[in-house]
Amino acid sequence: MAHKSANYRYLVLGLLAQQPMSGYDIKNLLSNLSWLVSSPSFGSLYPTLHALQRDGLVTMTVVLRENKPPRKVYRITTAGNEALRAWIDQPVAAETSIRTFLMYLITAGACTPTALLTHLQQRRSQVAMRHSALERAASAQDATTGTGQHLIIDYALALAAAELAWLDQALQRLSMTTLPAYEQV
Amino acid sequence: MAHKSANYRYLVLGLLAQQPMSGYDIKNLLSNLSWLVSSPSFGSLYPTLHALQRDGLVTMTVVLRENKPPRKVYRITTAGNEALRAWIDQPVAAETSIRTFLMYLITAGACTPTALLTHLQQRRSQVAMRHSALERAASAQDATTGTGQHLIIDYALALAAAELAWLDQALQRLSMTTLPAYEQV
DNA sequence: CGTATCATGTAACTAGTTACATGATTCA
DNA sequence: TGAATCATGTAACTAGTTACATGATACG
Repeated sequence: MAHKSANYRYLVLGLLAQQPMSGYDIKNLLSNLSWLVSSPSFGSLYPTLHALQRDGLVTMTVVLRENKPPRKVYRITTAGNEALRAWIDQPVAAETSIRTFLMYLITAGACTPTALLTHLQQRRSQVAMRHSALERAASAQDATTGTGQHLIIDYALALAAAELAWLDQALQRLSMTTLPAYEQV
Repeated sequence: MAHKSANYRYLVLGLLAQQPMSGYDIKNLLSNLSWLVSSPSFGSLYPTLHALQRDGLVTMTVVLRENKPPRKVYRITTAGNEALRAWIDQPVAAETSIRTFLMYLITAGACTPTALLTHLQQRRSQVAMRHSALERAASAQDATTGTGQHLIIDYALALAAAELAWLDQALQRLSMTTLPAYEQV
């Protein structure tokens, strides 16, 4: 089943796959991205970390520091990496939101370049479809179309176009580093 | 307090402010935008409509049709419009997500052109700040920066740039229709 | 005759927020 | 002394999903 559920569990696990962090660190990091992915409150972040630890996907060590409160640093385990990989390897759903795609990008460091390439290619074809669907919707507009409807289509079209351009650029760079054989011909 | 909560209540109310619809209609409409705003399941959509009706913000009429199951068409009440207006008129929070902004655009048809103009201007200044913050983050990257981190910053930067361009264009068009006085000088 | 679309709904569960509580340190 | 940042946590609540149930009509 293609993943739709975008819970914080895997987002947190993906961040810990890149480097060990405390709950407070994670919160700060995600706050900077709050306009793209809504960031969790402490009230859900700490319990999430406890659950990951309980399930053996992360371990915790208390780090004592002078003149500052102690921090609980979490790091991913082998089982955690496996669980993350299994989640990542699921196929991309057609309705994948920006939010879910961003979660994927965050965890991208934890997967192989080939897997990343495949994922971005799948994403590209989906965004392209949405883009053309929006273009059709835009040209189908008439006098009865409300201001809201018009603005949304226009806005969505602009974002889709920008993402397409970004994906093309990213794919080009990635294919160069992943498959350098082509350059040597 | 600037709004952060992006619950479906006001999204649904905003859609009904534009035209009367059934729950099924709303679901279809939002499914087309599922990659931007995650669309509600029926399990939350129908209870939301019941709650809105209970609170007197919408009314419901059963429409019988031949050869098709009856539909329950909801339409916004005066109290509903007032509640929506009150929600819309809240100041734009600094961390407003794409999701919340989109909800605003959807309900934009229900507010005055001046209010829309002000809102878009506020949004523009915020996106501009995020954009420059991201540019700083991008130039601060070094060899230790993970692939995930790099991709996210790059992606976010592309989206922010696209939104800025869109906002400038939208603001220009809007100021022409809202304040035609300038053209007559 | 089975499957797809239209159309509504409820119940059990999960995930998340809000609001609170703690306690140290630093800065004005 | 009072506020701000660092750092963790819990309890009560709200919002949401998943999975089910219903029943008609249309299509092949």
